[in-house]
Order: sequence, then structure tokens, then C-alpha cells
Amino acid sequence: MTANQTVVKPRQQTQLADEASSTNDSRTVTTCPECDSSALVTDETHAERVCNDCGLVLNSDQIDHGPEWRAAGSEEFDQKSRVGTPVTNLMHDKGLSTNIGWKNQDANGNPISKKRRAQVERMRMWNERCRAKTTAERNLMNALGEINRMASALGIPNQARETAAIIYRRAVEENMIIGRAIESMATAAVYAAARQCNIPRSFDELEQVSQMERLDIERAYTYMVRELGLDVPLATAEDYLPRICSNVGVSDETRREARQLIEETTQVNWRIGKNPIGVAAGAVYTAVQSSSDHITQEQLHQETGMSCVTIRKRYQQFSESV
DNA sequence: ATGGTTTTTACTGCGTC
DNA sequence: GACGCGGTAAAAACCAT
Repeated sequence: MTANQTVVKPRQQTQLADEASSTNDSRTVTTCPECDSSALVTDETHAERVCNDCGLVLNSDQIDHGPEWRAAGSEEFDQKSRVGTPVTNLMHDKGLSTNIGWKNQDANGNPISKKRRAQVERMRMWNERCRAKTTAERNLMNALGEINRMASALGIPNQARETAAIIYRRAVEENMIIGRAIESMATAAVYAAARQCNIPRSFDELEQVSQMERLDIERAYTYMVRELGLDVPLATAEDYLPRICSNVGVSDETRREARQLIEETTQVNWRIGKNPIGVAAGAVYTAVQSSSDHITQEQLHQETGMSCVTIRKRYQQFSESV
């Protein structure tokens, strides 16, 4: 919109990612960069994150997120604990408002009188009604609920959901929602967040879980990218690889091999302009050929939506470039 | 709207079980 | 014969301009 928005572009994404996870970057890594194993464990005593397979230490001197006190038993734990759920962008009030418990009991766990119960019920009702004071808050509640629902349906993890929520909140702040369908903007936020978190989902997939049509989602998305100056990285073949591998069920060895094939050919000419999904599928197929796994082109076609012909072509190109 | 590129579709034959 | 695979041409989809 304005000049200063384009200037902040490079910061935008890191800001979003940081805000969303509010943790160290390597904590969000799910596979070992050395051996590609997913057996990463957090060693609390040494404050390290270590790969169980090759022993690589991903990061040391981690912040201990646990409490600063110690408790001997669960009773003492309950007593000393003085914290609630973490602040989340996925709720319109960031999860900070008061909730009145649903149980009709007093603090000691004894049932309350009939008269008192009616009173509590009225309080509960009005508390619920007052939670979203304005229409804007009500809309936000609605949208964040939708974001959560779609993310669940697509198997998108919490970190990306938080990112989606932040993107949507920014759109609200910029008055971008007015005159547009909440659902389309919420869907676009999920799409952008998924890509920013390197777990891209296609417009087709989003269309399946959204109430909006593909074109509306695409429009909302381009509008968001433009107006918010979102820095959304292109989806790469590597991004698609883990999902394809686990869905199709190949060994870790094959997965590693496929990743290597992709990495080795990133600068190769034939990769230019090719659909990363096809590249990933081709890499998996190529890797499968030299392994004990039995995955057919048909299976990969079913899983990725890429045609057998395309998978074959990528396979040939991978084979030639080795 | 256009034109170049990529992907899909539909068809083919071959080898293997 | 069913299946997986490899090849091809034409059509469709995609994308930047």
C-alpha cells in the first residue's frame, strides 16, 4: 500500500515466525540436518537437543521452559503451580479472559444450591456474551475458529496455526476484511502460514476444507500478500518430501536418498519451472528403485496428484543427472 | 488476450508374474 | 490376463507479460 510496507518485507517473515513459535529456531526442526533422522530428543538435564541416530547436537544452552521450583509429588506440584495456559493468538482474547467453570460446584467441590446454581448459570451466560464485546471481536472469534478447524482438517501443526492467526489479525488491523468474506481471508491466512512454515498445502486442498471457492481463496491470498507485504517463500520439493514419504510409507534410507537427490539437483537446469511436487515424487520414485521398498508410479500418482507420466519424466531426469 | 512451457490424457507395446 | 512400466502426440492447464 505504502512505501514503508515494502521496506520491511524481509523482516516480516522472521517476525511472524518468531512471534508464532517464540522459541529457538532449531527447536522447531523435526529432522536431523546431518542424517535426516526424525529421532530428535530434548535432553533437559544438559539443555541440549540431540539426534538419537547420529548424536548431532542441534543446539545447546537451551532455555529451560520448566518452572523454577521443584515439587516432590503431584500434590505439591498443584500447590506450587501458579501458571495457566500460554497466551495464544488463536483465541480472539489471546486466551486471557475469565472463564466460569462448567461444574456446578463450589471451591471445595461441594454441589451448590439450586438458587445459587441459577445465578451462576446467568453469570456464565453473560460472561460468554460479554467475551466478544464488539462485532469486530465476534468476527475475529469466528475467523480464528475457522482457521483452527481448517488447520485441523489439513493436519497443520500449532506453530503454523499461530502464524495464520497473526496474519489474520494483521489483516484485521489494516481494515482489510471489510467488504470481504471472513472465510476467504481466513483460508488465505492458513495457506500463507502453511507456506511460511515450510509445510505447504495446495489451493486444492484448502478448497476442500474451506467453504469458499478456489478463485476466492486465491484472490484473498494475493490481496493479503500485496497489502501486508507478506514474504512467502516458494514451496520447494524438500517441503513436500516428508509428507509424500510418510504417506506412501518408505524407509528412512529411501527418504534420505530422495532428499539427497533433490539437494544435489537444486542448481540443475531441468529443475527450473518444474512443479516441486512432481520433483519430490520423482525423487522418491528414483530413490525407491535402488532400495528394497516397492512403490509404484501409480501409488505416487494417487498420493501426490501428479500423473505417472510426469513422475516418469522426473525419474528419467534424476537418473540422467546422477 | 497471448504465447511459451509444463502437465495431463489417452493410447500404445513390452516384459513379468 | 492383470499389472507395472516406458514411450508418444495432442490437449489442457498454467503463468508471465
